[in-house]
Amino acid sequence: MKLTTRGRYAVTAMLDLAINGGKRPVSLADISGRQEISLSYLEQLFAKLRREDLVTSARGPGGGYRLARNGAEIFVAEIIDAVDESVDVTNCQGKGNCHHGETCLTHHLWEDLSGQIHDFLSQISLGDLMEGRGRRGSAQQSDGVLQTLSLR
Amino acid sequence: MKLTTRGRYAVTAMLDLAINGGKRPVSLADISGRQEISLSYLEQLFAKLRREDLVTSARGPGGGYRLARNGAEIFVAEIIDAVDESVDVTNCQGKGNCHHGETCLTHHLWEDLSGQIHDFLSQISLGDLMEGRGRRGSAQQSDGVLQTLSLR
DNA sequence: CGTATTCTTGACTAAAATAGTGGGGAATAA
DNA sequence: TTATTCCCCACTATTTTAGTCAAGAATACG
Repeated sequence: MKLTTRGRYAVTAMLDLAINGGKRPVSLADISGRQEISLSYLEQLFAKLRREDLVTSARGPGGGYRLARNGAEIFVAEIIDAVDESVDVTNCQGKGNCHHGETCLTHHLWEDLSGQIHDFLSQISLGDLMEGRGRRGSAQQSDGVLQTLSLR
Repeated sequence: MKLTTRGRYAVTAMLDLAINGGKRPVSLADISGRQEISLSYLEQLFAKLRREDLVTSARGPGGGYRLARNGAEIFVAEIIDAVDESVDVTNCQGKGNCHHGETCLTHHLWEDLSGQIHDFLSQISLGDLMEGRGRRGSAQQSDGVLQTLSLR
């Protein structure tokens, strides 16, 4: 798992799909317009989301994408995993400089942290995000302390 | 706060300093040798660490860097904040496309997550990392599930 | 004093990842 | 048949990260 803005895009797009997708599928052009994400970039993301069976597609006029499951059963961690497929192996492993002990120590730290993040994001579904809408009110007030943090 | 490999480097280097720095300061050349991080890159990192008063420096032969405080009082989050000074403002704020509601929703998610990560890393000191040394045994066995996660 | 060592600083380059473009094609509803 | 939409591939641009280089200042030590 990796956390980048790509993952943010994917979650935003999926949430858009959850909100705006009723009976009819939602076209990427619509999402692109609403979320201001480039269409071709969305296409790349949705190709991955489809491969992971998070969405289904329908071609032709009136076509587009639907969630493959109920929003309550699609978790943020899955979405991020789908688009950010990381083949990364930790530095330590690759270089084999663990024999000092130090490097592995920090690795343990990152592993713990990664686990926490994954757990956190595995508990939050698109459904949760939809319900939570408005919980914070509108944009203006959201520039508190948390805003100073930015995750990539 | 941002999580990149740069932060990993910084934490690793600081941990090296905590472990190998007794009475005498530790030179960057030493750290570079042990941790296989380029000397000039370390110089850049330590310039920032010094600005944030996490380390003190001594020039000349036998010089180098020391922790500015006891390792038990230096927390991982501080180190990462020092080197990854993020001026980032979230997409939403900058572009003002929050009026749909959706964008801000995901922001809330990222903010929560960022808070959790920050809390987690604010609780772990260099001292903790030192004590934890060996907790996991040597490198070979650390390729379990957690290894599949990689944080940037 | 002189010299090697080490930090200090700034500008520059290289490599990688991210974000975005463009074009050709296939399916399909109307 | 045609417009719409997904599908897929290769390419480019931008940004970030990582690393290099060079000149200089402080200082311990002989």
